Amino acid sequence: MVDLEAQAPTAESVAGRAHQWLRRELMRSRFRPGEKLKLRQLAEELGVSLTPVREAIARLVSENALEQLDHRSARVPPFSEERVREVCELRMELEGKAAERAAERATPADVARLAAIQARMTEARLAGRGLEMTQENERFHMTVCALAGMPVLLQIVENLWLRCGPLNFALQSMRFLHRPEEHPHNDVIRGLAAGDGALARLAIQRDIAVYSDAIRRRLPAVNVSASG
Amino acid sequence: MVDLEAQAPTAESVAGRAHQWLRRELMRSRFRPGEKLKLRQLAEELGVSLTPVREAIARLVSENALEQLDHRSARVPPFSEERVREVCELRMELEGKAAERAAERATPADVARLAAIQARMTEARLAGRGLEMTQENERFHMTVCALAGMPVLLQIVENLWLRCGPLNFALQSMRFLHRPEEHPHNDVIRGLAAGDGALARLAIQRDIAVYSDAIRRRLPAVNVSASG
DNA sequence: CACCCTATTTTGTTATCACAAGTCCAGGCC
DNA sequence: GGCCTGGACTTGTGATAACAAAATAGGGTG
Repeated sequence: MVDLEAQAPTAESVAGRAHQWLRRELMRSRFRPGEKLKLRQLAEELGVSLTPVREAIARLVSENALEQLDHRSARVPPFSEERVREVCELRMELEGKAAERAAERATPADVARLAAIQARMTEARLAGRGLEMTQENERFHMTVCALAGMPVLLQIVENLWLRCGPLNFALQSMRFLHRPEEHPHNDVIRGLAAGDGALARLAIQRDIAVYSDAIRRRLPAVNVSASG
Repeated sequence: MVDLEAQAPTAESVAGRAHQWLRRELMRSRFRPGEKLKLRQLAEELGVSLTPVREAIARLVSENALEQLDHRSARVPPFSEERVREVCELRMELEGKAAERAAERATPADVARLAAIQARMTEARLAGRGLEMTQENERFHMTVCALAGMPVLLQIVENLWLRCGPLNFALQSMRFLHRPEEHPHNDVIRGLAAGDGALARLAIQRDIAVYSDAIRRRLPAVNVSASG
C-alpha cells in the first residue's frame, strides 16, 4: 500500500491526496494510453475507500487527463499523431511566450537554478536514469513558465504536460536526441541570462519541435489498444 | 427543485449532470467572485445527495473555475485586474490563432451560421435581454474556435470562458460598447468568408481587447468580499 | 467445434451515516 | 461593559452498503 501522507504531506483531504497521487502516477507514465482505471484496485492500493478515488478520477476527467469511456469507466486517452501535433503546436505558442516573458524578468539566481536543473537532467540522461531525466526536463519547462509571472498560462501549460504524461515513457529510452552541449535548453538559459527574449522563445520552440517529432515517431508503440 | 434530466438529457450520471448544471450556473453568472458554495444547499436544490455535488465541485476546482478556500470550503475565485489582463492576453493569443485557422477552413454554411448567431446577439442586445446576449456572444466565440479544427485549443478556450463566467454578469448591462454595424464580430465574419486569416485574427483580438477594458473598469463592482 | 444463452462476478453509482472541524450565539465571569 | 467560554448548529469528509449495469465464464445446443 502507498503511504499518501508521505508523498504529499501538504495535501489536505484524502481525496486531494488521491488526486495528487494519481496525477503523479500519470506523469510517471505508469498508465499507457488506452488503459482503463479500476476504482477498487486503486482504492486498495491507496488504502482508502472508493469515494476519494472516484473523486480523483472525476477531477482528472475534467482536466482532460482521463477520458470518460462508456459513461461508466474512465481510461487514459489514446493519442493520434494529429493530437500530438496540436498539443505541441500549442505548447510552442504558449511556452514560447512564457520564455520570452521570462527573459525580461529572470534574475541571475533564476538562471542559476535553471542551469542546475539542466545539469541534473544531463547527468541523469548520461547515466541512463530515464525517469529522472524526464522529471528534470519537466521541472525545467515548468520553471521557465513560472518565471513568466503568468499564473494562468502556467496552469494551462501544466495541464498540457499532464496530458502528455502517458506518452513520455517513450522518452525515457531516448538518450541521444542532442549532444549535451547542443541541447536547446542551453540557449533558453543563455536567452534568459542575456535578457534575449527572442532567443529564449526560439530555443524552447526548437526543443518542443524535436520532442514532437520524437514522440510521433514512436507513437504506434505507445498507444495500447485493448489491454489494461 | 431543478429537473436535471430536462436540462441535460445527454448527461449520464447524476454526478455528471450536477457538474454540467453547476458549470452552466457559473456561466450564467449566478455566483459572484468571492462567493462560497454550500454543499447541502446545492444538493437540496438539485434533489440529490451530497456525493454527486461534492464530486461536481471537486471537478470545477480542478478546472480552476472554483478555488479551494481553507481546505474545506470552495468559492468562486475573485479576479484581480492583473488576472483579467492575463486571461484576455491569452484569449487574444489563442482565439486569434483559432480565428486565423478557421478562416482557412470555414465553409459558406459555417459563415452563415456565425452570421445568424451575430444577428441573434444584436437583437438580444437591442432588446435589452442581457443574459441571452452574453450567451450568443459565447456561442459566437466557441463556434469560431471549433471551426479551427483544433480540439485541444477549443478545450483551453472553453476553460478560459468558464473561468470568466462569474465576471460576465457585468456585461449584461453593457449594451452600447459598439454600434451594431461596427461590431468586431462583423469583421471576423468577413475574414472567415474571404479566407482572410489576418483580418479574422485582428478582429477577434480587437473584440477581446474591448472586453478586457470594459470588465476591468467594472471590476470593483463585480468582486464581492465577504458575502455569500 | 463454434455459438449463444444464462448465472455469477466484477465494477461503477449514489444515498446514508458517523464523524470532525468550524461558526455562531448566549451566558457568565472578570 | 467587554471578553472569554461552552454548547448547539452548520458544514464538509469519507467509509459503507444497497443497487444497477456490464463483463465474464460455463454449460448446453446446433
